Amino acid sequence: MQTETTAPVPGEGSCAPRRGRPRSEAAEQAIVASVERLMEEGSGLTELSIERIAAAAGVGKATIYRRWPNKEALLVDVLARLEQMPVPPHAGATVRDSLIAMVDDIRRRGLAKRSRWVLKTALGQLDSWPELRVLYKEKVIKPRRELARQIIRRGVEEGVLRDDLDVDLLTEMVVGPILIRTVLWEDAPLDDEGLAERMVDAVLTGAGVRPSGGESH
Amino acid sequence: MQTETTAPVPGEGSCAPRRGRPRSEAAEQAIVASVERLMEEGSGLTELSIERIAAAAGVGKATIYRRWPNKEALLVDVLARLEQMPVPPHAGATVRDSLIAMVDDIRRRGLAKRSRWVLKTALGQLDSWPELRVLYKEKVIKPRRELARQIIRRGVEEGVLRDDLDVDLLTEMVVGPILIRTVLWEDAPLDDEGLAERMVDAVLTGAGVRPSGGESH
Amino acid sequence: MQTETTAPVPGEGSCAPRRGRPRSEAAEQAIVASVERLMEEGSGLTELSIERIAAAAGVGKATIYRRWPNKEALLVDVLARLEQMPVPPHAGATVRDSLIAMVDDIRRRGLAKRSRWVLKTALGQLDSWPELRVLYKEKVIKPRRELARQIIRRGVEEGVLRDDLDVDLLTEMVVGPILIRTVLWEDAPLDDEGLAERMVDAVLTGAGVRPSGGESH
Amino acid sequence: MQTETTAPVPGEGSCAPRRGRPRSEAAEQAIVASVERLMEEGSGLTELSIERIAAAAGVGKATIYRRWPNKEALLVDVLARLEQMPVPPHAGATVRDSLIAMVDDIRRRGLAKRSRWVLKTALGQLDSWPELRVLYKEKVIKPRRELARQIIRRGVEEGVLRDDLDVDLLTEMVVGPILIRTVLWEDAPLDDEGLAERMVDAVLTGAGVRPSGGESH
DNA sequence: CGGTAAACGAGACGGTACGTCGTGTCTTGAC
DNA sequence: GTCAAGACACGACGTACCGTCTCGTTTACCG
Repeated sequence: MQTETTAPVPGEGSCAPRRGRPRSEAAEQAIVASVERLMEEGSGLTELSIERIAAAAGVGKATIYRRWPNKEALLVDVLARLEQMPVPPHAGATVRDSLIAMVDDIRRRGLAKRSRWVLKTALGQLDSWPELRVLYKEKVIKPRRELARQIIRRGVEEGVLRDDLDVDLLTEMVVGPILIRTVLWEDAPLDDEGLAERMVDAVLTGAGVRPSGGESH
Repeated sequence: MQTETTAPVPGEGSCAPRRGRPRSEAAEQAIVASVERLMEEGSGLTELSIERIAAAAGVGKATIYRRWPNKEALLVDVLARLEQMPVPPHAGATVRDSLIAMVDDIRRRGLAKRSRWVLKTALGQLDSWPELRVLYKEKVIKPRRELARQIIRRGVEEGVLRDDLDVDLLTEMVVGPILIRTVLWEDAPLDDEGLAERMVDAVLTGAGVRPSGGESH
Repeated sequence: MQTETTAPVPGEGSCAPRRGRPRSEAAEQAIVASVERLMEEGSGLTELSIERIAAAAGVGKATIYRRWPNKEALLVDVLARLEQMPVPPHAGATVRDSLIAMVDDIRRRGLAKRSRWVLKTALGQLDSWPELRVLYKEKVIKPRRELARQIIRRGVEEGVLRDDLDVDLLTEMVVGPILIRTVLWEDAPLDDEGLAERMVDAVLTGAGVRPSGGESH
Repeated sequence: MQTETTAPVPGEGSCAPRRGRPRSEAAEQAIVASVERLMEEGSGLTELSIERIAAAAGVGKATIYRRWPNKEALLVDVLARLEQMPVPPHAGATVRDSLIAMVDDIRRRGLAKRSRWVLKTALGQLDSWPELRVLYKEKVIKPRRELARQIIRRGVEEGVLRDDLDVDLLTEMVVGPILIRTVLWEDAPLDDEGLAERMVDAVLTGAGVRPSGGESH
């Protein structure tokens, strides 16, 4: 921890002139990097101890506790910044393209070990860990859902998506399959480039056979 | 822990005459009951400590470790017996009814706190906890998937479901939406009796509007 | 810590049947021995950390905290058992012999590093550390003082010691010089076998010249 | 810490023109005053932390470390200036008066909490804290002892004190009792104005009864 | 019916991590 | 160049839990 430059409080706007020695941005990055590395190495929640993180980052425990009130908050912060939404609101020209882009973004995230760790570990703690629940909802679920909502609403307006279902149900139909494959069915491959497209098409068309020809069933 | 009767090792066939005092079945039930109760009270994996479980069950720690090698094994066992498949293979006459029955079974389980705990907590530990992964796959995922596979195969044979998609994708389309609502979108209600039916119909029909003029079904 | 035998709570009479695994006497001895060894090696109060003691004794920290509520209590206990009064109440036939025995006991203790550590460190904490003060007074000062009081009272009764001074002042006159040499004047030798005798005689006779011959000064 | 005037380094002659902002004398005084106040409030060595001192003095920690290399040096410095010898070498006309003055000086110091803190805390650290030992010996013990030595030597020359005992033993006989009362026997009162006189007389006369018939003095 | 073997509750054992606090050093902007 | 403020690496504090190990007691079976 030699070169140290100014860094404000993690997720806080500059509130005051910040007297005293500023917090080391290098320390912060080292901490986050250590957490991510340990996640990638397959550590569970227990193995991800503050002492291990501090040792791996070459940082004192107090430097971590100065920024985050406890282990949970640190992990929440790390996963929040991993799960930010860098997807442009409408990545595609058509609604179908937008949906494919969204699904494919989830798929690509699922390929990264860190992100899968986040998704799965966070999920398991949502009940017993209210802060994580709030933050996860605010930072991960909400923007994602908002994006889905926008796309779907556009799709409904354009007459591409059904208007007799509420938006939540539509969202679940689009997002559910890929998330299930990410989280639950680990054998199922995620490295299939065309997966998102096939999935979206299947969801748009439906699982039932089309009444092609004229009559259904 | 007054009345104690004979009880064999949890998942083990009677191998020997079992000399000495037999294991207390009451102790075993008390342990499992305590775990379930603590789950319902919203304890996370950390709060579910062996010491807490033993104290709540009025049982010595050794009595737990005599039955299960570690905390994980105990939880896995409790999970497994919560998630057994009591669903009749084909609960409905038609394929649609069978799908609705399956989805509704998941929905009803999601209403129970214990089951949601299992689903979510287990999910979060699948990576870092290999025993749980194996057992969960074997005891929960596999039978459920097998059931879905049977129904879907029948649906494909009967011409009710598309045959141009692989079974996994079809399964995800059916199961994904309800699971997502169970695990992730806690605000979304699960106590809607008609939810499973609407979901299955929506998935069968698809999210997109039917291109051809006219009504379906 | 292989061989473990029963040991009751340190300074407590057997109050109850003591359920559960009894405390390891070996652990207790190892802890006390480690403290004494660290004292002899010249550690100060800061160097005498619980973590160091536990490591040196091959013992977990909890094993220490199970017996003593904090570091101070442990040290108090160790010093108390170092400073116990093994001196027979009247080690000598005459009052002078008893006094010499008492003073020589203090001298011999002062030769031991541990005891000097105790005396000096304890002294320095008597003000700010009420528990130590109470215990030290009760276990060290009081019996010692009581012994001195007995001897002196006998001396006064036998007409060997002055009766126009209160007992405390007389005690101080006898005990003060040797304690000062022990605690404060480290250059002054304590390994002089005849020191106690000379001291007692000097104190009995007084620092002033005797009015030998008949007239004084 | 408002008014700040020039102050040289504590125990250092002005060596250079001292460029830059001069050190605040007020800060120095505030530090020393805080230490003394904390001593009086009964803080032990542990409670006397640099952070507490700095906070109490309204001063940054660096301001302390700029003047003293560590906590020990600071305390030694404060101790030394508390224990300076303001006693005139021969406060009395006769040897007895000088001894009484010396003893009474110790008694009066013992009444002050700070001084007793010094005496007792310093005592406890002499072994494990070499700097304190050297300084304490040099600044406190040595001058005091030198004074005692002078008085006693005069007493021996004048035939008032015994000449068959070495000076150290005589010093211990005079100084021991009052120090013991100061340090060890806290119940014993120190606010007795005539205590020093009675003590000196007792020590001069001796604890034993005079064998010859008649009165002394 | 008495012996024996194992399970029982309780709880101590050596470890590891927690979150807090103090040390002595370093680094800001202000004076 | 000093000031107040406070972050830094380090390490001890006292607590909680892990999985193992005794204790003394209880409860079956077997000879």
